[in-house]
Amino acid sequence: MKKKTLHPTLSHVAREAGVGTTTVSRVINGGHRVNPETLARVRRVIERLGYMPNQAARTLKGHRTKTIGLVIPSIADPFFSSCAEAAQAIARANDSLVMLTVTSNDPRTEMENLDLLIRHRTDGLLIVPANSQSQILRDLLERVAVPVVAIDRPVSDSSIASVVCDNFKGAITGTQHLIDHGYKRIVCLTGESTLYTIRERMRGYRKAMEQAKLNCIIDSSVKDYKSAEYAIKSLLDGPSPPDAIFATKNSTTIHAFEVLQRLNIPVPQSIALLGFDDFELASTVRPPISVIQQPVEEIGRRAAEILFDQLLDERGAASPASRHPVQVKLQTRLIQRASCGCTPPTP
Amino acid sequence: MKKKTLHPTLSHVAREAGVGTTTVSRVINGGHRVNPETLARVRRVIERLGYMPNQAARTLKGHRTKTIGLVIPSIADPFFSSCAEAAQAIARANDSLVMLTVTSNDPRTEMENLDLLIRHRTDGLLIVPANSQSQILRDLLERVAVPVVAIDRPVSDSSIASVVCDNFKGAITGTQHLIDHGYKRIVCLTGESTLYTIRERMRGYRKAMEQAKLNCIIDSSVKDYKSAEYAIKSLLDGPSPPDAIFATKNSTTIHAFEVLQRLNIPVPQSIALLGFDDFELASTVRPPISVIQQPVEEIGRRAAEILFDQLLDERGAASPASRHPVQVKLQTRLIQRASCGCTPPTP
DNA sequence: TTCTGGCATGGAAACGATACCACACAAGAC
DNA sequence: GTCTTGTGTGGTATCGTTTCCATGCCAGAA
Repeated sequence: MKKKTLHPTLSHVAREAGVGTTTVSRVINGGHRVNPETLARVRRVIERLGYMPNQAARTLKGHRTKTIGLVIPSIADPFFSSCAEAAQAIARANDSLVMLTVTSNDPRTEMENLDLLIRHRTDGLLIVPANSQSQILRDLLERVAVPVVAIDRPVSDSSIASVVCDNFKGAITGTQHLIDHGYKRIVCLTGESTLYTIRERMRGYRKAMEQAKLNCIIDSSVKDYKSAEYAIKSLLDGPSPPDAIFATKNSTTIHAFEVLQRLNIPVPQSIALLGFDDFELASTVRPPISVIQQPVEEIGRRAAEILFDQLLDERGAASPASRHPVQVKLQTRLIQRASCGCTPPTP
Repeated sequence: MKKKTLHPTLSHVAREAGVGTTTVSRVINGGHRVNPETLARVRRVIERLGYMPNQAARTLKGHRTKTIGLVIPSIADPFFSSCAEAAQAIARANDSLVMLTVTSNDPRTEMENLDLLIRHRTDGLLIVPANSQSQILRDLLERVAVPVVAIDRPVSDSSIASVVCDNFKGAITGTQHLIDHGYKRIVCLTGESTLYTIRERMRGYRKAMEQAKLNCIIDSSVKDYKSAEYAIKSLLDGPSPPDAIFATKNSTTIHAFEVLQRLNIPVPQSIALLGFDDFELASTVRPPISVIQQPVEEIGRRAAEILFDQLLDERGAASPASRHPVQVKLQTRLIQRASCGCTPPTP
């Protein structure tokens, strides 16, 4: 096999072009203060040799790495993959690369990932904290000399910037909508209760129910199809079966829907359904499922924008305004489809 | 605001511990040939200072970057996000980070991304080529001293390793299945015809149709709901309306299904539907949609494994066996649900 | 005693880029 | 004529690691 050419260095170019390294450096950084002829000559040599600057060397010399770290629970989840896509776009617009790591919501994995990213000296960090309350995480992020923006879940009691949804208000809106439809026995279905987002949504549900003087019914055992089936069957066979379901997340909504469908329970006639977080086929399925929609793409975008803002005025004198950390709370939107009892016009 | 502590360096640790830099270096690299007492002392200092090695410096000194580049068309697409997730897992198992870039299938963006990644000197590259036939891409990849594995689409006429699906055979299986059901006028719906995967699937469709002495009907105008509606309406209003649809990709399948549903055309009674590539809710919609399933996660995993194999025996003497590039072709699987006319047992 | 060899350790030269400083030279101001 | 000013250029220290080589030391062999 032919030996592949190793990467030529700046000195190679310099020697080949008969100039000093300084000049070559100037050429690749815009070519200011370089004689036009020299410039052209050096450029030609660069082209011929296929020279590409070594980022590691640049980084070492004190410049930035031109990378940001992204720490998310999962890529397969459409919510996070949309965030990631948006963040990546902003990074690229800022001439930076994204180092992607996934945590599966495991704090240990999260710490390992952060450790790796810090060793790589990413210029900034975008993180969906596995545990919003983790003392260790908070300490690490406060200690390390790297700008951080938390996504989807804040890092509590910390001065870390964050971009999250108003889960509380969203859940109120959703629950209230079911109440407005006249449902009295609304059950809140969930599979988690440690995650910040889920807790906020449950809090919103409770708030709306209490305001309407209705009893809260919460089942947090729904983790997959099996457990959803068991939960729903038990509920329906109980003394006072629910007439509506508020599902606190995507997968819960889908599992609940599958169960109702398999059991041939008409939605919304026998039981209504409203989920938190929209998904691609929510409008295709019969009946179309009403949801509280989050501005998914905007979350990722805003977070990345804030991060790069921080990076920018970290260079110069930080403007006093941006001194205390940004805490963005984005609003959700109720999408009325049929599963809640609405009869939306077919678009 | 309190000034955040900058990163301490190896020399800081050395000074603080009263040893030479060499010793500290040995400690952080396993601590062999270091006096146990010294080892403990240095470790304590490292802990106290929160020292973390600077990857840029390590890289510069000739070691690898401990990163691989991932170049994919999109993250939001579940197919690619699953690939990415699998690849990321393998990378992490090899103590490496993934630099994520997305191309939107645009060759220009692809070249820009590759350029950036090469500047960062990623140890290897995982790429879903936007254009399998691009001469420029082939040249770049062959020239650059970086191991590359192509995913989902091979780089034609090149010695680049690849992991792809047997799209051709998969499409034959799917089409043949429709033929076996007795459908005669099977239309192939697609929205692309430049992508390698789609072309292969169309080729498979044609092959199966020709073997059965049936006429090929191909409509490659389906890009969104609107165009799908137009295409299907035209087809149905035509002189000999189709009795089955073979959709060449995920989004096409979904759009076709939505149109049929909106038009109240019973599936599979009036027209059958079979898609290429599975998706989460395919079994939840009514009727459940039959598909040709790809081993999504395996594609990403295998590709990453092959890449790290290459990285490994690049260090030592490359074994003659692995000399010529690996070309893996993974088999697809027909999932019989109801939309093709099958009556699968409800699991 | 002197030599050999293994251990624990440190000095200093790389790696590839940047940037401070210096220098040479030309053109105009006085 | 000297003094400034600006332009084009290069030498070289530097960033934080690794690694080659050298050193000092002690145990056991000769």
